[in-house]
Amino acid sequence: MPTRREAIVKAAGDIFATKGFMGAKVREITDEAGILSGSLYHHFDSKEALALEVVQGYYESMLRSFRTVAGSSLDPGDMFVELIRVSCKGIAQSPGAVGLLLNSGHYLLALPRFAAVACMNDEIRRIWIGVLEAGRASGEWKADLDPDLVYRSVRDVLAGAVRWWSDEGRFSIDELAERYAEMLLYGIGTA
Amino acid sequence: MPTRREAIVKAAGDIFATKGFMGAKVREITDEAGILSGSLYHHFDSKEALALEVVQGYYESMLRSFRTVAGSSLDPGDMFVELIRVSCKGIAQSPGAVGLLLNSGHYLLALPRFAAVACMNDEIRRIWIGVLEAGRASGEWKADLDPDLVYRSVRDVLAGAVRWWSDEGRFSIDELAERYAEMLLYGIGTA
Amino acid sequence: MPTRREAIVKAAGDIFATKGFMGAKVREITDEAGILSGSLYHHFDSKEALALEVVQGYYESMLRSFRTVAGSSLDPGDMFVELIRVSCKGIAQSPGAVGLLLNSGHYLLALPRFAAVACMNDEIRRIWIGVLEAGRASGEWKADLDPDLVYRSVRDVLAGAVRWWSDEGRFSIDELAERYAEMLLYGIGTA
Amino acid sequence: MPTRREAIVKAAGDIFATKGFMGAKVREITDEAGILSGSLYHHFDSKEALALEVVQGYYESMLRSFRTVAGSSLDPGDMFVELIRVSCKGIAQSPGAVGLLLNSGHYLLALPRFAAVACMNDEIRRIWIGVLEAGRASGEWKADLDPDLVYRSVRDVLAGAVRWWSDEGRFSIDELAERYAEMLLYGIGTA
DNA sequence: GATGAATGAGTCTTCATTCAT
DNA sequence: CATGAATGAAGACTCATTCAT
Repeated sequence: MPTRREAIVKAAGDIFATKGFMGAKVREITDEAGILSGSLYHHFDSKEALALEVVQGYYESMLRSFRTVAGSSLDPGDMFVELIRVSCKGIAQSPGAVGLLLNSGHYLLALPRFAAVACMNDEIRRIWIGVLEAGRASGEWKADLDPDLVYRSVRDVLAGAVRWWSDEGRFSIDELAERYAEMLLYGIGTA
Repeated sequence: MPTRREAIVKAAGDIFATKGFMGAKVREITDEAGILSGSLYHHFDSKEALALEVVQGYYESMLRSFRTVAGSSLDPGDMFVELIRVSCKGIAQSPGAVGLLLNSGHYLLALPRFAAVACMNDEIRRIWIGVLEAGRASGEWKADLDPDLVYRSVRDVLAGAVRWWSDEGRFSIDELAERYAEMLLYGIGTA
Repeated sequence: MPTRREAIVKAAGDIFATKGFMGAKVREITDEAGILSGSLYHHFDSKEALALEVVQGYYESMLRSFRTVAGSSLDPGDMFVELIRVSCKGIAQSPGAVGLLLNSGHYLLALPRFAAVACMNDEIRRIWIGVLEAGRASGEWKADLDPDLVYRSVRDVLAGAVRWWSDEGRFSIDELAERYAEMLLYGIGTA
Repeated sequence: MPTRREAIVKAAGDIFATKGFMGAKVREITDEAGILSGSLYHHFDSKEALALEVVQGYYESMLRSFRTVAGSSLDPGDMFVELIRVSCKGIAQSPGAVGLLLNSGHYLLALPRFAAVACMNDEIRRIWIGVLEAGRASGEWKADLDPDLVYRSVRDVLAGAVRWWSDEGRFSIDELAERYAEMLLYGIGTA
């Protein structure tokens, strides 16, 4: 039985992901959550604070997983796959957060209130970059691989999945992760 | 010498791409364009119409190029590379449109006014899918390649470049296209 | 040991005096009083009723004193001094009420609920006016003295003291009364 | 023919003076000014900015007059009378500003936006205090005169007049100034 | 075409008050 | 009596759009 607060965060995630931070009206969110608009402010300071809550939990969980993976003794290739798997799990678990970040991340992460989140975002980026550099250094991957370019690509491909992936679709989230990993590691060619 | 109308569209593209459709205020756009807010409405019906103009030109140009490529006698592999090249050129030429679509495409393409654009978007999608299916059928690419999945990935990777690519950065737009093509075709691995 | 109710009235007086009736939030008052906002309504009907309580006790006490003075056999000069002394005592004893009346009296005394208070206010005014007229009639004071003008001046001067007078300042409340009396009776000149 | 902006400031002064800063609703002000509520924001940033405009003009004018008087070669007694006259003129000319300061000055002068006004307020205070000290030093006034106490009293008496004085009442503004001056210099007694 | 004051519906937010526990 | 989540009316402010000049 979810608490009222959790119900609000859930509703907010759904609406935010669909309509963006600015496009989402607090009335819509509270309607979805089954409360009146004023009641929102018992639980959250502002619409911004609500968005923060939506996003923060996701980032904390994601960062925990990323640190675990980064701290393991896997080789770069397996680590890369594992990061993809973890990222996909995040999409399945927090589609609202990922959707919101996808359409409004640029705006939100610049807000003072989101400084800590921006920090976590950066640590996650550094972990990706670290793995990519390690794989390049070990000769496992191409010498001219551009870690920054690849990081951005991976991030955008994975996040984009939130727009269409569903529990009931063709792929389980783990299958999706596997396909993405294969595509990114080996490309679409048969060569 | 750009016309006044073109100056407005340019300004709108820049602001829309940065702040999103809803986050962009028409006052900001007209300030950037060097006119007063009221004057905008001598050139465009509404903010929506302005966004449409920003996006429509991009899609028309893109679709022309896509049709040309699709109508050529290239084999799927070369066609794939060519589509990437054309897409990257679009980013370089219409960063405003691509940025706007990236953050507000979901909202805009659902508007009645954007029906024709949604149509073009779909034709572009079908061209991508067609190429991917052809490459799979010809055995050039993996048999289990999922055209839809790959199409979304390619689209998201390419569009994401608009957030950071610049004329003065490390890559020319053609180098960028080449790198993306290599990454998507062969992956990051050395295998 | 003050009752809970008295603690609330005390807190309300402090906050009302500082922030005005409208500027004071009931949450602030209940915080100050050490209860939760809902609990206030076990003791008072409404914020207005609370303000009434703050002000009413002050007026009743003030009116009792004024009637005693007015009913005494003092001559107008001594009576005038006595009214000032009594008024200053009121400031020392009920700074909350005086402060509230100073910034929100205009608003509050017009409320139906405050009719009785407005009545007492008027009786106090009539006592002041009576004394002033008596002093003028007896020749003790200037023949062209305007009772209404002087009443307002005295009232405003005395009430203003609540903004700065403190038990621990330069003046005891009785010294303050004496100085005010001297100033109002004889002015600041040496003549 | 007053500009629209002036009409708004005038309306705001009236409403603010009557209902206080917090009690005044911007809808009331704009109704009074004959515009719709949104139009206010073409002319002023916020309700606060509007209050600032109401008050600032008054203070600037008052300070100009005060400096002129303080810079003249009048002796303290005449200067004192002149300051009263000037203050009363201010009431007649800017009743809105004085009324607003009377009920909400405490709140407003603490706002960052009002820092310059608080500054002017302080300079005016110092001019009053300077005159009072000069008169005390010259022996014209009582040796135990407390400049601060008298300043506050004068200020409160004069400001209070805004609640009742009217052009069509018993006193012209100059007569009022004269009466106040006489009362404050010589008191109400005949002695 | 350009202007910019005016519009007014719509948004987020506040806060006195209620009431089930 | 106390709690504090919930209410909902009302407030300040925004902003795309209009239109007389």
